[in-house]
Amino acid sequence: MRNAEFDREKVLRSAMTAFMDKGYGKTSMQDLTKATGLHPGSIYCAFENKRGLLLAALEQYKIDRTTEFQGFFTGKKSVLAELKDYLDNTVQECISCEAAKACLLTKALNEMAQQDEEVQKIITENLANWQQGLADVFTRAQEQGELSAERDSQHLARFLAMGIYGLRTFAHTHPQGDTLQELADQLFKDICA
Amino acid sequence: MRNAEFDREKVLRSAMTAFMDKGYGKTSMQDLTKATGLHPGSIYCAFENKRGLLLAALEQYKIDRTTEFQGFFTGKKSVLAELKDYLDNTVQECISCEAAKACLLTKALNEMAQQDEEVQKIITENLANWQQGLADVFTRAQEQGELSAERDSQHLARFLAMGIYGLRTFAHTHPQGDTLQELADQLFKDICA
DNA sequence: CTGTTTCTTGAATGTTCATTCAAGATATTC
DNA sequence: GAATATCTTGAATGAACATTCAAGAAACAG
Repeated sequence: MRNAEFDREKVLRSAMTAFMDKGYGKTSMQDLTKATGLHPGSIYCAFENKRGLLLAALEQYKIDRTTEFQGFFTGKKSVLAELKDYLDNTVQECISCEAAKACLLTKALNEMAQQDEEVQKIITENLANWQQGLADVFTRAQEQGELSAERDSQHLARFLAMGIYGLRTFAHTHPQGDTLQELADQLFKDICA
Repeated sequence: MRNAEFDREKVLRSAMTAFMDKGYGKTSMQDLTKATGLHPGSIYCAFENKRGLLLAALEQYKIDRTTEFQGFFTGKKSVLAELKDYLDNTVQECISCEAAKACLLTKALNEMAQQDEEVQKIITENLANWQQGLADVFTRAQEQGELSAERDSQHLARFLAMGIYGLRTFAHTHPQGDTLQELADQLFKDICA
């Protein structure tokens, strides 16, 4: 027996970055071997093929982002204040991430959704998950009396998700941080007021 | 002497559709010859190369979309009613367009912005143009007394643009028309109320 | 009708790419 | 420490691709 030498999570995170930088199609195997440090044979052995590596990277991305998301909602502040922090963090991500600006999910969704049903399904599930996370946040805010119980938390979550998608696209053409922050503030205000 | 046989606008519109279907990278020259009816040599003669065809298609797209946009604002209804029609039309586009769902601009922006500065610049200019068009609509609405003069039309335009970007991305995961329409209605309400 | 110019055609070219595989390296087992 | 099983290596393979170009077709001028 002999164990694989590479750190699977590290490899997947390098692959994510590579895919976010260039998109799936334009990321060559050579790029991936350079990014991951793995030789082609190892990649094919571990992940079947390039597409398999993408699927594995999406899986890891889901885990990482879910953990990150939950880290924002610890109960140390009011629910809505935590949500505001999360939104501000998203803005900072858009500003700083020279590479991605879109998350892997939306990037891959835009690129491949119409051509790869399985990828489309995985991404849609992940995004639905995230959206449900947002809905839960609104429900909790209502339970804490921070938000009128009249509002529909699912509806609010959809609207916020749409806003964040838009924010990411907007960031591509407007790298200025203050404009993005202004939009995020407006979005938050419209939703929570 | 002898004139070129093909209809340039038709060719460019076919190219647009092809690029929107598969994205720039995955649209092969073979796809383009099939879509446009032109042989490789003709394409290279007329547009220099594949990228040149994209640039020409973007140019035509700009013309077509500007015309279409202006068609919504004729003064036959109140400015805000016309804007609502425009937004509803965008929703319908998202629902029906099996192919695109994103416009060519946002599709190409997501795919190539980080790799091709010239394309990035052209797209950014086009989108800025469109956004200014939206701002002008809000200004006109204010002149007509349909909208409080207190509001900043540029700010409103940015927010609406963000919303529409988000709507298009959202449509990828939620093909159901009613959800999209609901979101668009909410967006319109938040902006104009 | 002839010569000339311009456009069209599509096979050929060279490159890039994902993928394979056989040889070599390394850990584990007994 | 020998045998075995598994992993690593990276050159080789074949397919797909953008691009070129020389030959053919069609329009126009005289």
